[in-house]
Amino acid sequence: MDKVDITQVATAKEAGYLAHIAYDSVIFGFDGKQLKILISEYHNTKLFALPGGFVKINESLDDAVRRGLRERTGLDNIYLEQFHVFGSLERYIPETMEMIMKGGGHNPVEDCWLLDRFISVGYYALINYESVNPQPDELSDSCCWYNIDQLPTLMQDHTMIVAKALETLRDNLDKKLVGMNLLPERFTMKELQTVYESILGQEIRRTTFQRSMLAKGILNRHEKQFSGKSHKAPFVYSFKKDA
Amino acid sequence: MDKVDITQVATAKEAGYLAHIAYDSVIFGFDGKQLKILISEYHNTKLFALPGGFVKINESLDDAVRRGLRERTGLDNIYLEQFHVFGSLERYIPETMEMIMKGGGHNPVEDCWLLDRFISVGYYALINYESVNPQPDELSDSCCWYNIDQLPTLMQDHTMIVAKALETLRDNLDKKLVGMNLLPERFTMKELQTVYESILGQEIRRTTFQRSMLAKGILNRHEKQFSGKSHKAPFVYSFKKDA
DNA sequence: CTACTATTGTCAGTCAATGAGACAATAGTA
DNA sequence: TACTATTGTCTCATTGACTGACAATAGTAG
Repeated sequence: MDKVDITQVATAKEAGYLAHIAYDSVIFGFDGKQLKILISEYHNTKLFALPGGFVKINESLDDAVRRGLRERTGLDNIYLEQFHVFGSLERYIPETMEMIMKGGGHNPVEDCWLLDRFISVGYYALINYESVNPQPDELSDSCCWYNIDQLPTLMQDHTMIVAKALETLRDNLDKKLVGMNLLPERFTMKELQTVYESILGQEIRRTTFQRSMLAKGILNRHEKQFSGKSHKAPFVYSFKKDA
Repeated sequence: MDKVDITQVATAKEAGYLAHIAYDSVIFGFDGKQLKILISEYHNTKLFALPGGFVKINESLDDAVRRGLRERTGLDNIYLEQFHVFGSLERYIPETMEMIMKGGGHNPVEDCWLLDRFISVGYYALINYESVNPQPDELSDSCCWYNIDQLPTLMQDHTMIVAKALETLRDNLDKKLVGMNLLPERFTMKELQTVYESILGQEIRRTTFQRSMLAKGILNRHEKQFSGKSHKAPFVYSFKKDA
């Protein structure tokens, strides 16, 4: 893709990017049981990080994030939302950045723009877990799903970024149709409830949840599905198209 | 303050700022009747804009915004909140920036960093209208209060920025104690209600509002105040310190 | 075929919050 | 002293959420 090695030029302009601006993405998925996010591990560093990237000179911020998500997940049309900008001085740790580049076999030029201070825009994405086979980027060994409550220790302020993303997701839970983006086309009420519970981090009363979701009028009910379990089969639902 | 004329250097670094990053602040005030925001008018251009600025190389993003607010209002400890980042390509209009600089009597050097593309972080602030005498910056003729529903035509995407700020303020209205920051130390229930009404843009039932505010248990009630009007005098309230 | 278990869909009773109107209290005015 | 505008509070109705109960049912064990 990139013809220049971005570690071998001094200025962002030469690399084709805007200086000082990055994004970090918290990519949420749901495997039917638990809420997960995608975490990258850099080569030879034991550093875990959120998938992130930079903004090209002729690209909008949103497009830059969508490009990164496409590279990481193969998906287009992802549900994406900005939630916070991280601009403190504490997050400026050029040593870490240098370690990552060297771990990846790159020896950055003197005064390399990647060692400058960055202000990072946090985005969160909601994707359908089943439809993705995560791909690491050039500097990473892996890009894998981790349960939201069993994350490895993340570099820099990335733990705080995840916390803020989750907080925003919670606040938006009843405003936006979060379930639509995290679940497959068809799902049971129990699955929908589990999505809500894992985002909120607390149990929800079954009857109340069922009643309130149905009252919203945003669900289509379909034929029952026989799960093979020895009890009453649940209805299957999908979100209405115009919701 | 600044020893260099920031229009006379090519790079942001020489000027002491981070390239490509700016902020715009939507500063809300309440005069007892209506919600207002501060708008600057640039010299000789008829351009109206939100007060904004840049981030110094050794300054956090939040501190940069606080510095700008202090210069504009004289206040410290302002209630401040980030609400969105504006990073589209459409907002990159170097001609406008050049017009502003020339209107202010500055002829920018070739390839001046101020003519580059900027990504802007939107902040909103809530301040006590009475305690402020707004000060224009070097490039501006004026910095004045405008009623939220009678704004002049703003440059670039600033109208959208205001709309987004107001939307966020509405969403946060019951989560955060908005009234505390927009009202003087002591106020009547009617004034508090008017704050809520002007933010929401709709009328609120008086009795319901009064009951629900009192039920929150965040208000101290003080002696009545004689307004000079020919009707029952209202109680005066203040917010509890620990709220 | 029958009894049993786990889960689902629904409903009735209760409780809390809000919507809506009524009414007494009162500071100044005529 | 009568009147007006506004305020503080109350009651009743409505809405919605919380809670427990109960019938329905797909498979399992006997």
